[in-house]
Amino acid sequence: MEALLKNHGLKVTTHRLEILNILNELLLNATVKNIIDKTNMDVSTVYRTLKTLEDNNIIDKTIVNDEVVYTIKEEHRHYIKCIKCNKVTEIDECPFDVSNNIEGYKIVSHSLMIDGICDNCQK
Amino acid sequence: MEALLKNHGLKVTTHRLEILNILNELLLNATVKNIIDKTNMDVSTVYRTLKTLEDNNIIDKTIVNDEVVYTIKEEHRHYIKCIKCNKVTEIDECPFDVSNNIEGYKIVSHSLMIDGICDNCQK
DNA sequence: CTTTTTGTTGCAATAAATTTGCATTTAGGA
DNA sequence: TCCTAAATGCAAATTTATTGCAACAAAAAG
Repeated sequence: MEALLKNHGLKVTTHRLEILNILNELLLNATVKNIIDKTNMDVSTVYRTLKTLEDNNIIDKTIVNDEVVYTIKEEHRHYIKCIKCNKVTEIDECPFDVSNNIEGYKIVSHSLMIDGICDNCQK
Repeated sequence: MEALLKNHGLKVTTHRLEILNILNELLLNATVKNIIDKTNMDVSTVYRTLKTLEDNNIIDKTIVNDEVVYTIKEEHRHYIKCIKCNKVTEIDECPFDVSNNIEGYKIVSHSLMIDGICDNCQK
């Protein structure tokens, strides 16, 4: 975690490490609300820290279950969501053709959200 | 648009059609703020309408340029974002291996966000 | 190790975004 | 056309997010 911050030229502070650890723990449940509940630091610090981490491409802001969620950026993230029960699950395999190039870009990472219907809801 | 609503068992109202048309027009710029600016309907109606459309899987909530954006659900959506200048562009080709199946799910649609560095920022 | 510089944090106040209750109106079926 | 359930506007309440500034902490400089 410390390296993450240093690599991006950010000061290593207790609060930044704390936020990163909380994200790591909450995973797909890391809404602002849940983050604030987990810590004693001031709300404004939570917002400012998230913004800093986001601006420095250390964390990602995504929508999970119609809520804004913060996650630590990783090479791959793949989720599938059942459009009936709205449950989101992380999937292991990467169904993305990594060999594919996008004109005009050097690809760094990607994330994928798949909509489907789970076995349970197909009944 | 009208069919979209009917197919989902929703009443066809002027405001719902208006919101859908606005989304169609604003595309990746359809933040709540921009939607509100485009219309005369009450703010609460905007929120309620978006929620209804979202709950009925007619529209999607996603993050574009670190902002929450609403889009009409379509089979595919693929974006690439430059992590330097943060510009988001829609891409045409689908780099997703459609033949791939996910255990326990029937795939309906998917969206992909690719992070990369654009030619301009590579210099 | 101490000093200096620069950036971070808490606090309180503000501002902005979102939700709610209720009276009124509208869509769509009877 | 009438009736009923659902949608809407309005005003108020609530929740979320932002800001300025003084105190504080981290990293760099001496």
